[in-house]
Amino acid sequence: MASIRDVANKANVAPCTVSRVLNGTANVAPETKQKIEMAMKELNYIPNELARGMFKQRSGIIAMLIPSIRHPYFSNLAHYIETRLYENGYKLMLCSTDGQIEKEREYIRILQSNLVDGVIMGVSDLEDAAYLQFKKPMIMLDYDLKKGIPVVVSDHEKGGYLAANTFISSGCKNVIHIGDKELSKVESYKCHKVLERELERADIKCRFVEIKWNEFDFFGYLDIAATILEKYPDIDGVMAADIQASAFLKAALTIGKKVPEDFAVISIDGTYVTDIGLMNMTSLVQSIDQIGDATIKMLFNLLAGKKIAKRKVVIDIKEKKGETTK
Amino acid sequence: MASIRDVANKANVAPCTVSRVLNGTANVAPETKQKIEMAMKELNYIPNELARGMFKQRSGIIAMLIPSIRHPYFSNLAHYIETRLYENGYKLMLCSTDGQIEKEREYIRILQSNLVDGVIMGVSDLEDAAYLQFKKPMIMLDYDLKKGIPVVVSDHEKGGYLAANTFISSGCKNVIHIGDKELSKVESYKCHKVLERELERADIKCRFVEIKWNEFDFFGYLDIAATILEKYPDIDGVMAADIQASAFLKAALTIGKKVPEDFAVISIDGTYVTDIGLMNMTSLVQSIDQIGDATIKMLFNLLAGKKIAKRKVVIDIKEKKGETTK
DNA sequence: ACAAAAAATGAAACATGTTTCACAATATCA
DNA sequence: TGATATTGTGAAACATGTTTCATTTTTTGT
Repeated sequence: MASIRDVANKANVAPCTVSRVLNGTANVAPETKQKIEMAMKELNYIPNELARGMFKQRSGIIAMLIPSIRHPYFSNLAHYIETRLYENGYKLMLCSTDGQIEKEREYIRILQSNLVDGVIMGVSDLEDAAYLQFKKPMIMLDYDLKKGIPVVVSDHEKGGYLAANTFISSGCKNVIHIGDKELSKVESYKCHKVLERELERADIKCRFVEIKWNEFDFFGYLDIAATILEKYPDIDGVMAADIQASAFLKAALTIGKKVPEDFAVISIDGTYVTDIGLMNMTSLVQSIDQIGDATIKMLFNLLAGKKIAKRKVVIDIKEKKGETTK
Repeated sequence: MASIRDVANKANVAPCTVSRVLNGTANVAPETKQKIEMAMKELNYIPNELARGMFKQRSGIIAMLIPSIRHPYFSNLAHYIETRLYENGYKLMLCSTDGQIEKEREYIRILQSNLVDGVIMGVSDLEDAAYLQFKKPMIMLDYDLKKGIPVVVSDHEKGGYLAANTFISSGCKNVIHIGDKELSKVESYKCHKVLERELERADIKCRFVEIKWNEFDFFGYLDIAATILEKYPDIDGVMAADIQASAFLKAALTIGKKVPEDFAVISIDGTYVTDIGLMNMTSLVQSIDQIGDATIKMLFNLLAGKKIAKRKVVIDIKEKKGETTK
């Protein structure tokens, strides 16, 4: 593999001159430049990005830590982020934790070692200190550490209001909210708090059920949904993330419930899977584009060494009315 | 950021001794070792992976080029691959081309520059020369260059037979196959060739329609499906990738076709989206695990400098019977 | 035509971790 | 006890590209 010194030798110049041609960092006489370009072509020279990065202290790689790329929400978000990174000359390293705390910790360790220039944290199972000691630009998604780390969150409180209204207008009396973390720093839990309060005010029962998944498995969700429906036969409304909501919808229809008459379903995220089925699901739509855009902008500000104006950016949530609620 | 020299100074040893402790490459006296470990801890030293990689000519990163991570087939595959890479100390760089030839070309250029140790090519829109000149370990998926580049393919011919049988037993007379490339090097096109031949033998019409997508958009697919169903009202069977198949299923039901009586649907891939809807779709299931496993094994062999036994690995396809065929 | 400014280029140092080679200090063996 | 083997360690070189600083050559201005 040809190095810059090989090119320099072939062109009879010093390596630094080749570097200058490569980067356009200084004037080079036209003939010299031509000689060097010939040499580069002949040797099929490709600069070594590792060496370049070592000097510049920059790899051009951004890591994204997420629970699993299989979840359509994260695959959509990763797609958006990758596109934007690419446009700006960055590459995406994808790290799934699969709900394994140790994997998350290990990835954070790896990422410290100058291999990436920044991190987008779409997962947050560690103790706060693990994030605070991280020395590179980092944006957190939906987890507000309140200690200086920038965060992009959806307006889950609004989501709670929207959902409450819809459950009320659907005539529900006994609603269940499937979530994965009962923790005030996890922004999405706020959705539950609002939902609960608003439903209580309307004399509607609202229960939170935490499901920890470390396996993405639709039939697994279907089983869980069926079990829950059996255990709580009075439930007439459910709110859950897209796939889980699909599982509940399917499970409810399977045991003969009428949707939305006997049973209302609101899905959280509103990715394409809520359109794919035969029944369009009512969804609290998180705008992937807006979340991604805010994330990218904050990240690039940090990378450029700028201070960011607002540590916390809140993205609007909209309700997409479907056929699973009234 | 502390370097190995800082640690060496603090511990009063030479940098190389620190390196030896770090890598266990040579004996170090216990007291020396302890001194060094203390110094590392105090300075919060983390080795610079870029520098390390430069020396070793190895970044520990594998890139995966795919059309789009939004497609469930690729997000599932990427998930599997990432898991296996992680277990073996590698990281995944994810590159979506979004059907843009230039983006694919540019990524290949970037990946040459020592930033990655190998590439998994799940996309193949360039001229063959672009792949042949690639100087790093590369595994191609479903595209057989026949010139020495290792490839993992599903047994699309078997898929063609299975589908043909199912269309025949469903009583179809006029079948359409939605694909994205009419090219003999694209293995999945073989599925069509077999399907066509087998259906012809049974006196059934079979048409191939190429749909180039560079936007992943379910409603876009739905429009296309509706248009096609309008243009060819006699169609009574369709085979397409999961999402497109879902779109056809939905479009057909929307215009009042009975499934599977009037209209049969076979989806290709059989990811979870074929289970999520209210109707389980009949699918030709590509085994993500087997494809991923074969890919990883071949890749690691190449990375280890071993010659691989079989340049082309064919993975079985199975039919998952659903409610969209008879 | 001469001073001053500008342009072109190279030598050397640097970024950081690793390895080779040499040397000294012990340990082992006959 | 002397000879040989083993162990521990450092100096220096290396991997590759970039930058600073100095030097030479050319251009500009008067």
